[in-house]
Amino acid sequence: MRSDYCGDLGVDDVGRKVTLCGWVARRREHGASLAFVDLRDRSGFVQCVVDGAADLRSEYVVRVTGTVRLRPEGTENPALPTGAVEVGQCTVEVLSAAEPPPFPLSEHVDVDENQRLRYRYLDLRRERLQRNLRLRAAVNSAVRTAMERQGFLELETPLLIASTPEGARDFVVPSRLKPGSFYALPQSPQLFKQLSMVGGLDRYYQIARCLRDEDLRADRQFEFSQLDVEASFVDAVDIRRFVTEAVLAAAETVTGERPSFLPDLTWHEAMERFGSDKPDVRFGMELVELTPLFASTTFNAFRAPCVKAIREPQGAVQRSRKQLDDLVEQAKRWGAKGLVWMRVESDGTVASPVAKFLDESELRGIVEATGAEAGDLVLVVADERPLVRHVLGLLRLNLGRPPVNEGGLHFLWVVDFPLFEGIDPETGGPVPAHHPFTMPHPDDLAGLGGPGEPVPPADVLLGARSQAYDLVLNGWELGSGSVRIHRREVQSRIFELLGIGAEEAQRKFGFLLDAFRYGAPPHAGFAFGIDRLVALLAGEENIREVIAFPKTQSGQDPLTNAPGEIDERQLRELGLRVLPRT
RNA sequence: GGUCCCGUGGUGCAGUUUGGAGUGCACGCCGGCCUGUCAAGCCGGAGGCCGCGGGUUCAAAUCCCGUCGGGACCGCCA
Repeated sequence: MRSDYCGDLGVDDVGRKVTLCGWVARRREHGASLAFVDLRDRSGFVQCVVDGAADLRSEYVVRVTGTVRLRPEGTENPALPTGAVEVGQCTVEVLSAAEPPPFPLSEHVDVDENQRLRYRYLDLRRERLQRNLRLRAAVNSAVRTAMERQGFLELETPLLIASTPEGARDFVVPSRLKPGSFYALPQSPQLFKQLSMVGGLDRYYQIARCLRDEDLRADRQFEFSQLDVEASFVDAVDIRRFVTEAVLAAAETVTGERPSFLPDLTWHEAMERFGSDKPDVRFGMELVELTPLFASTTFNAFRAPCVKAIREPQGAVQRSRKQLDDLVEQAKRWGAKGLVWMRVESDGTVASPVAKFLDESELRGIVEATGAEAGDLVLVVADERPLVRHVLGLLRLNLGRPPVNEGGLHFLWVVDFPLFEGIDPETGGPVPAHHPFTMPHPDDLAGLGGPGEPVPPADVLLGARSQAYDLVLNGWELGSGSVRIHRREVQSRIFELLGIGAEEAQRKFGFLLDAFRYGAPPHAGFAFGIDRLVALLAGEENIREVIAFPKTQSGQDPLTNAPGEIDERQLRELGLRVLPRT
């Protein structure tokens, strides 16, 4: 039906008779005897010259047969890859007429996203999605090749699985053959990939679809794809090397060069310097420690377990009093008791609503510690340490974060995550920071004690590190992984500390624990989000731009109108009844 | 669960602060002209429940309340 793709034609094809198929992207008619038609297919555009009248409208699907020729001198279009040539003496066959599209398909117009999703099949014709989806396919291919080169075996794992209570909210699927019972869709293939290690597959990978019923964001959809990896007889360093190789291979196919990784950051250092476990290191404005400076201050608001500040260069010049007040309100919404702003004046003095409560050495100390100069804005938060980091970390991003496509690619590993992220106020037991199969850091293992021993004090528990690690790119968490526990006494102790009794452990994870009785190799793994990686490589702020058919923030699909009701018969078959809306 | 922004011919916007006739811009669409254009050009034309509902007012796109839809974020996402 077709001899060539439009965008592939060039001066080498001059003189060839070609047959092209595609959509009428633009047409420029010059009376009844000459018309230019830009024909579009997946590869791009080429100009077709039609002598004589032709009733060709936007987005008509046509087949064009003609001869490739050089454009007359002076009429070349350098903006078009095929702009040196054109297809002349065209005969045009209309394969399919088209109504005018509901929005322009040219790149020059930003279209409301709801419209784009309602007519996604038209949006897909546009250059942006064509480019992004091609890029995505290239990334998938590069990742697969990299993993296979490193000896990994692709394995498919089930979509209909048993629900496990921890973690994100499950999507569930009712069982017809066993009414009243439900499958869950996988939040990740976690348990299966560990089972595959017990099964001796040694090195497993999969580009796996994962589903989590949690609120959507710019970087989160219900369903997403991740490169899922697990390997036996390896340590954390090995795993990070495997994954590093995969993301560098992906970046290289897109940018043509392999970006360098930044040095590893410990979780603690990331939190202290950036107020985030996924630091965006493309800009400064790091958190500055002020706690010692106010150890014996008379200013009550700064008599806190932690006082930290960030400095925005020239922030005081750019921001009005109202904007500063808005920052204070925002900080409060994020949970801070307050936010103190300070302006460094041209004479070096500090202007602030609280300046009168601070003495000379304290003010000078803030300026010195932050390195503030005239025109700079300093924002101080005093509170419990986790809250201070959190609020200043968010403020830092809000004030200083560059657009996603600026500043290059800054990959880094965050290591030494805490084993527990807090103490549950109700049970008094620790809350796991990762899943309960995460191996503690070897240096902290002894401090946790063994099965049956007393529970260590809270500071020992909260100080314990795990062998968990995150991959971060430009402030986005690409993924995380860990060394898994393969020793039964360690696993028993962790369950014990988490308040999971033997019976409960057996009920929730029995099949994995059983498997571990029969010879579990030491193993470790990782998973990173393909959607996020592709978005960042494509320079997109939003993963919907790299997904062919995404959902809106409220989880709807305006194209298919999912989710929808199902009919009574289906419900009955499944043994379900829908409760009236409250 | 919460905070904030947006909703005006098919598309993208201005108008909303300070209420006064659906007033405007660009693109698209329809018709005409046009033999080297390329986001073609020129002339003419059609096209509006200002998301929806209620309220205030002599009068509402504009003010108030509610609701629906979209987006950003906090919580949530082991």
